[in-house]
This record gives sequence, structure tokens and C-alpha cells, in this order.
Amino acid sequence: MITQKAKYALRALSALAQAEAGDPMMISDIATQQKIPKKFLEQILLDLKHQGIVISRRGKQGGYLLRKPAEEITFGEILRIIDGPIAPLPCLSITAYRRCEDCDGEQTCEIRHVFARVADATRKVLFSTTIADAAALP
Amino acid sequence: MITQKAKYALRALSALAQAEAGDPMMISDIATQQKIPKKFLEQILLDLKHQGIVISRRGKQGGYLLRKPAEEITFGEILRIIDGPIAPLPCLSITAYRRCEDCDGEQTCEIRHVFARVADATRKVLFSTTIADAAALP
DNA sequence: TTTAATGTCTATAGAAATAGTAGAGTTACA
DNA sequence: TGTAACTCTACTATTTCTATAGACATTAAA
Repeated sequence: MITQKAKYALRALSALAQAEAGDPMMISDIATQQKIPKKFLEQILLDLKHQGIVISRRGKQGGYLLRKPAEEITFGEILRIIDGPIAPLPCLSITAYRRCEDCDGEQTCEIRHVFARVADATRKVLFSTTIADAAALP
Repeated sequence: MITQKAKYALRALSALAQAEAGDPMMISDIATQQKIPKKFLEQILLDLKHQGIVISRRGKQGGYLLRKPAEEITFGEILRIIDGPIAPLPCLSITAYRRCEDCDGEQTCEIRHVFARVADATRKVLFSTTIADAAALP
């Protein structure tokens, strides 16, 4: 299961993708429209800003904007930022590889190569789907 | 990420699959061989017993056995028992469906159909791979 | 029939993750 | 200069994860 936070992040980005281009959208508008707790959403958007996904304008008439075209923001990259590694095992993570301490070597691990296939299949979907795809829907 | 518990469960079952057919394997032997904390493994095997995956014999010469051929035990069914639903969203779970409260309808949800594809891809791997595949390796 | 070895079951506990909430601070437009 | 917006840090309640502890039940073998 992905976290609630990741769900919120993806839906918020989808809302931004649907907004007028160049016209910032306020946290409270996104929160209302997408039924996301406002203070929680603040944190999420701040994260996404720090990771270069969105930009913000402060003060009156402020709000958030996508930093790049929605077509270039994948589900995979957002999930990595919010929920961490995509891989089902630490020893299969591309961005946060960690050896399994209780495991006697990756070549002989009985389960590693199975989950390698899971990871591949998952990545194939997540990195080929963008926020634009999500926003396009009905 | 799957839990440590699920990793232990799959490796324990793989050990059972490699044991002499009909010859029960003791918890402590599995624990030593697979580097699993013994008391933790007890719980895991008990779960698997209650779910009909393994059978046990008590007393001297006791131990655990697979209840059905390793070829018929899939990774998917074990993960469901230990970690819960395979699906990345509650509203996509086959065994534990739950509506998303903050979501305005599953037809219009921007992210649901993306994760539906993730779930399909994941299930395809997890339910076509068995403990026998894991045990067969090197 | 006793004893030792084995699984069974319930309870407990510390650490980490999850899902928020609170509030003081900063910026910029009108 | 006022106020509407974002920024940042800290805090908290709940749940999940990863075990550990210990009393109990059963069985095989001496």
C-alpha cells in the first residue's frame, strides 16, 4: 500500500496540472478541491518544492505551480520522494540500496530475484505514467 | 517494501521445501539455517499453520512440514497472509476492499487506474511464482 | 511412567512510521 | 502598512513492526 501522503501528493499535482498555466493555485484551494487536510498539504507541497517538482509564489496572489510540464513528472519520481524506494526489498532499491543483513549473498537469495521481477514490472508502470495522464482523465 | 516478517516467512517455506519430504523440520533448525530469530519464527510458522500453509508435529521428533506441494504455494498467497493486501490502494484490493474516504468516486479518481495497472503487474508475478521456484535456485 | 524435547499461545515492549496539528515567522502585493 | 499567502520547526497520538518472555500442551523415547 502507498501512504495517504503519497495519494495526496499525486492528487495535488494532478490538480495543479489542471489549473490555468502560469496561474498559481493556492494551498487552500487544492485542499478544498481534493479534500486534503490543509496543514498536511502544506508539508507535502513544501517537500515537493524542495525536490524541484513545484515552485511557489509567496504573498498575496501567491500559490503553487508545476515546475515542469505535467508530461515530464512521473508517478515513480513522486512516490520516491514521498514514500521512499519503489523496490520491495532494500537490496533491490536503485536509489537507496542496502544489503540485507540476514541474507547470505544476493546471488543465492531465494526471494531476491522474484522481487526483482516485481520491481521491474512496477517501475515500468510508474515511470511511464505521468501527472498529465492522471490529469487528463475525466 | 515488504516486511522483514514476510521475508522470513518466504525463506522459511523455501527451507521446508528443500527438506526431505515427509521429514519434519524443527523451528530451531530453520531459524539457524536462515538466520531468523527463533521466537519470531515461531509466530510466523504458527500463522502459516493457521492459514493452512504448513502442518506441524509436536513433541520429540516434531517440526514443520509443507501442507501441499511447494509448486502450489505462491508468493502472493504468503504475502497476503503475512503483510496483508497486495494492492497499493485499499480500493484496489481483492481480499480487503475498502472505499477511499477522501476520494470522489472510483471512476473519476485520477490515480486509481494507474495503480490498478501496478497491482495487475505485481499480481501477475507474485501468483505465478511458487515456493518451489524459490527453493529450486542454486 | 517419567523426562526431555518440541510446538502453542498470549502478553508485553521498544522503536519507527504514519497522519496529522500548532504556531511563530517570512514575503509580497495592494 | 496591513494582510493574505507560503515557510519552517516542533509536537503528538496512533498504529505497525520487530521482536522477546514465559507459561502451557503434547509426544517420543528411555
